Amino acid sequence: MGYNFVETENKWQKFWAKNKTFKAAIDHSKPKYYVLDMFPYPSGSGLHVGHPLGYIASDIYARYKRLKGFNVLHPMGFDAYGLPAEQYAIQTGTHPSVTTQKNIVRYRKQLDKIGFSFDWDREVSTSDPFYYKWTQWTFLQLFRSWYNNKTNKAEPVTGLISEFEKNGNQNIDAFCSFGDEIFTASDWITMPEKQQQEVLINYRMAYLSETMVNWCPALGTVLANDEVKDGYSERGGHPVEKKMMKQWFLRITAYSQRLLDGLEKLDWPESLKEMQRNWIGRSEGAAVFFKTDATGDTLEVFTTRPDTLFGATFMVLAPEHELLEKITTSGHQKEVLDYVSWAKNRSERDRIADVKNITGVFTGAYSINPVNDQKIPIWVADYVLAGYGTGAIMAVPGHDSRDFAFARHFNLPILQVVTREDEVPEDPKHWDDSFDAKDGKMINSGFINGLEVKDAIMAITKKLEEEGKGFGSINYRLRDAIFSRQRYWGEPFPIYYKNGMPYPMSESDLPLELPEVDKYLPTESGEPPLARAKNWKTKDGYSIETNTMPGFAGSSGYYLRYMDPTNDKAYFSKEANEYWRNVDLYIGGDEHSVGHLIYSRFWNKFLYDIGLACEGEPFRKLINQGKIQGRSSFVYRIKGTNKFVSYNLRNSYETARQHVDINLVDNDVLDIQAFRNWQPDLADAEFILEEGKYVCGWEIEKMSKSKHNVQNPDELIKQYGADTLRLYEMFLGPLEYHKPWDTKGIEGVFRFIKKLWKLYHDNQNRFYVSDDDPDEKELKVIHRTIKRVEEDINRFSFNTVVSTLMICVNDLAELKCHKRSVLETLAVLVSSYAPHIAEELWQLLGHNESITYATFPVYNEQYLKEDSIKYPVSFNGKVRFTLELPADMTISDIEKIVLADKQTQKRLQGKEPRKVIIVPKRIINIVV
RNA sequence: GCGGAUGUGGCGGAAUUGGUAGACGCGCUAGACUUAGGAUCUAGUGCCGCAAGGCGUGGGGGUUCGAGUCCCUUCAUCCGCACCA
Repeated sequence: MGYNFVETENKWQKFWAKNKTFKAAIDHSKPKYYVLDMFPYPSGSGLHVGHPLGYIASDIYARYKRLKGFNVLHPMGFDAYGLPAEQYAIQTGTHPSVTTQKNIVRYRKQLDKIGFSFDWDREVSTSDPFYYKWTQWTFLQLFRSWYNNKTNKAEPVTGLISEFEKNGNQNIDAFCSFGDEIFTASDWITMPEKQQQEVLINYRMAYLSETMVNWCPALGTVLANDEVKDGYSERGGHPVEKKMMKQWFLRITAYSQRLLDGLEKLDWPESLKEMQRNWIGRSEGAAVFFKTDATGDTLEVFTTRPDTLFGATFMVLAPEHELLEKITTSGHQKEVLDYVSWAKNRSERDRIADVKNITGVFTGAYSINPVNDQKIPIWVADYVLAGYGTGAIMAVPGHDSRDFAFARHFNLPILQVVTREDEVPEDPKHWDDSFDAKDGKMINSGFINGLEVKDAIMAITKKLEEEGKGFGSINYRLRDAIFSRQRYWGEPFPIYYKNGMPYPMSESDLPLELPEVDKYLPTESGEPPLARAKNWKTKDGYSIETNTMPGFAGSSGYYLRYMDPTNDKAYFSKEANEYWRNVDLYIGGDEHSVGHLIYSRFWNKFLYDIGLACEGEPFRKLINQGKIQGRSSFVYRIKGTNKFVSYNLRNSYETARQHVDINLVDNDVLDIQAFRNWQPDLADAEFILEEGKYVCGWEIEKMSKSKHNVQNPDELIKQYGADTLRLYEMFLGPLEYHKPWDTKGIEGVFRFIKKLWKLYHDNQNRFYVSDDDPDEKELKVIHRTIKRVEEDINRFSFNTVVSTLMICVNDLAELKCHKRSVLETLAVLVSSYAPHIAEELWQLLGHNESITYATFPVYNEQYLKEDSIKYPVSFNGKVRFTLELPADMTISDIEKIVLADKQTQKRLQGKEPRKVIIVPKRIINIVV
């Protein structure tokens, strides 16, 4: 019989591995192209058809670029640290590295079967000490760096120290978690070492700080917000409490503006860039100082609307605000304390669900509005967030809807200070809502009366600055990244403690390998698992940090390591970095839109600052591949029986819908015998059929084991081959779309592969090509195909390439074309999509080299010329008939012929056309 | 609530700058060859209609000789953020 895909695919996969066909090496004679996939976490359940979608697309593009003469870097590796392996270790005692290694081997096998052109010599694995040495190394550089606002980059702390020794910190403008304490050189020099370290840690790019975390005592660990449901852990359902804890942070906020600006030049989906912009959350406004009436403290607020300062009728502090306790008057102490403890104990969920519920308490204190010396009351309310801005606001109820609601609820004064064009100001008492829009003129606002909002903002900011009562300010929502986890399975920190202060270990001590522990659980006293390790101390006996790094540590710089993965002297060589530079095409899921993609950009910018990375952005073009959804099948059990009713009859009964394994269903018809064998309790199941069949219902859902709708690639490859799988995954639709998996459609692509094979063979399946020159029709078919394939690949429209290739094969089959030159071209066009069959055909055509490094054909416009055009003739825009005319006919000749045509005459019925529009080579439209 | 995306046959989707809507494939219908087929081949297949013809890209409106494509408006679904000062 025809094409033997099993044998052929095996043969070429072996060939590629043996000959290292896809090995990439620096070659200055060729332009480079770096194609990267987001590397996978090797989970225990292996790959399903959704996982390789992006890898197939990137592989096609990588292979295409090789054909176009590029030196392509296309590596793959494993994001090998992760919770599931640790969880499994806790349950079974199996070391996570054992589990992870096993899963990696399985993944590798599955990936190899799909025929990817990865350079496996560059494989990295984040949990491999040879790799994580550089993750730890980068952390050390972060620890030893500070952010200089004057040069707008990260610099070595050593430079900072010598400046302290000379001039103290008065000339330093740093991005730091330090107040405005000024010290002199002699202050610095006389400081005890411990105190110096306490000062320095506030400047470091990697620093320790207290923060409120979700602490789960039962699990002995800190949980992310999404791991907490209703105040209980999602896993295990243990109670979770808020707790202050020391954590490592990375000073990503120093890069807020650069991370924002960098987006402009990136070829990323607009929606993704927008998500990052929102995440960074830049807002322009002003910081304004309010002095408290009684205690004289300064309360700093951030506002985007300094123009409305005259309309500020009260202030609100977050329950966590540090001055709250101090300013609260004795008469209000109890009330405020009660409110604060209530607010602090509210779970995340309560706060979100309770949006409509307005709460707050008066502190008894007053502050002075800096522009008009008005005394305004200070309240505490949890609608003001501690983590945003300064945790305090000036409330302008006339022009902010939340302040408005609050003022209404507590009967606080509302003052209008902005008025719309043509509006007669009326007492805000009668308003239904505040007027938040940023257009209009100022009223009731002293020296800025009559100004437009925009001008008023500038004027008042200037005045505040002159009088030292505030300054123009930009605020970001982005927060520093918490970088420590109380887990076992992660990179250890190369940090030890002396006198309670953290010190960096030396580079020569790296990698600091994960120690063995007796159990993968926290200690009885709630310390992280690493505290169980014996002798977790430096040579000098100092204890080593017991936290480990989070998942994003290892994935933040892996694309750089791929450039030079075997280097044991450096993260990567300058030569490799300057050749490969950054990723030209990055493909992965949109679940990493704000996490991985923002941390990576930060990591890269830091390495750029310290002179390591030569590009400011890691990923030039990015595509989010869509998810492949499952298509679940359902049967309908009549309640309380073991009887199942077919889909269209189900409404006559009380039924319960249940998932059925998609392997038992063909074209929505249930295989009743297989169903009975599926589970023991179904052995005696009865059925109510329609037209002799049991028809199943279906729905598009997430692909998951529990829904019995998982499609495994291995089975499909066994049945149809990898080439067919690759083509079909692309044929499913645009790469970016979410689309349901439908196994039925794969048959069409399988037929295409068989038809392709037949073009190169006679009826007896003997290889057959002729050396005759192709005729005009054959040339037209193949050149049209070259053109379309190239255009579509260049706009990453992988699905339309498949249909173009199908059309080409159909056309050539109809022409009974066996001409060598045409078929050689076709093999190259097909090779990036279906590499195995293409290699085989290429070899049959007499080539000894792999088709990988063939040359992508160039189409010749001359063969595409049409002698005549079939013009659609429309009347008032509706097409009525077509008319075949010579391609080079002039407009006036076309008009004459069209108007003389019998069918036109019939349509016009003797009337004169109002207008005749002729678009050469496109359309004729007659307006009647 | 804010931000983003998507709506085209029974299904996945095509239509690159406004120019024959539904390419390609699945499914379906009929037929051929077969002992048989879930193999292969041929023809058909947007909807309504016997036909002539009419209607069709979520709905409504507009610009245009001509709109899936441009503008306004509205609805639905999905995703992200969610008291952000």
